[in-house]
Amino acid sequence: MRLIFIATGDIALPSFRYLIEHGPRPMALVTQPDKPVGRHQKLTPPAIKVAAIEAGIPVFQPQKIGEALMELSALEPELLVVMAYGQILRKDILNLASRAIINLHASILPKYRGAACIQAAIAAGDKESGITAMHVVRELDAGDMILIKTLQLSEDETGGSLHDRLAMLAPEVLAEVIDNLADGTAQRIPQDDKLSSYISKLERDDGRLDWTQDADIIERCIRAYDPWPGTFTVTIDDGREKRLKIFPPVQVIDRTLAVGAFSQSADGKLLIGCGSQALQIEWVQPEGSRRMRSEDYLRGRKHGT
RNA sequence: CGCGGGAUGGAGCAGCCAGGUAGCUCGUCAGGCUCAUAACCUGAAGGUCAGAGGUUCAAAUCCUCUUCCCGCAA
Repeated sequence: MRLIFIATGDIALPSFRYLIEHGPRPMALVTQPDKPVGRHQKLTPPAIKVAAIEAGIPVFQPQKIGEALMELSALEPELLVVMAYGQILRKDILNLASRAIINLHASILPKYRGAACIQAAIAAGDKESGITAMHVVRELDAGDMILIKTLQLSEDETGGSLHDRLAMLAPEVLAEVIDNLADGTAQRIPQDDKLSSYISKLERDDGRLDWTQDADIIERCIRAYDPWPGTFTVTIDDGREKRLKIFPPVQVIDRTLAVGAFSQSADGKLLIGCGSQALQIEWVQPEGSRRMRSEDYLRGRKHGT
């Protein structure tokens, strides 16, 4: 099968590697251009690009995917596989492959269409998530579904752990879908738009915690947003606003405190009041400092306050 | 050179602006109290104040440079 892989995010890495090892070997990788990353704005390639180069697979990094249309077309692909690419595909790309263009999506569609689907499942308190393979249509993540594989979420699931587990699940889905497409047994299940929901991309500031919410909702949010975009609250030090990052795990405590108020547990840990109940926090990271235990954070803080 | 915060005994911090032999809350160790304790009391050890240079009678504190850590941004 003549296949082109279109992906940027790390979640696609195991699937890409699977194809390299077991075939059909991708003829090319289309990925986003290298971008400035980190504190020093160092230009960094996506990890999947590095994997492609190591495997000797040609890489295309168009600013907009339409710019690579001619080259991709010349490869005469039968199948395009898209996963976490990060760009909307133009309609002429949708028609590029002779057999199909499919997308692997990290949710049980039609729930959680869009970018932050992994975080959404945890934040909502869902018991399961999964990988959906579907045909790509113009409307985002709305195409007919081919196959879904699911997995159960654990009590301490984080965005990072679920991301990794779904990444490992994806090759199974991909392999089966490719087989089914090849022998004509692929299903085509329309999505019920009435059940669909759309989750937009997360920004760093989306990680600012709203303490008026109930403790269990905030707890899920802290897990869902770890490690990206992370969660934080704002404190006032020396009259300046400073971020205080908060990491999982956090524990819901049956205790009433003023919303957003800091307190201390019997063993010295940080407690913060929520809309209902409170959260006990183990790990924090003040702006400008490194990650530390909440007891340690409070110890030093007695000076200023 | 994108913007900004930071480096002080094992941990987290104060002291720096207005230079004058290092402090707080813990931890560690020893002893005491106690049926007992993560509790309480007493005492002790532990710091070239990131490094280098400069100013000064005197530098954690002022000036310059270097290294490392971190937040924003991407």
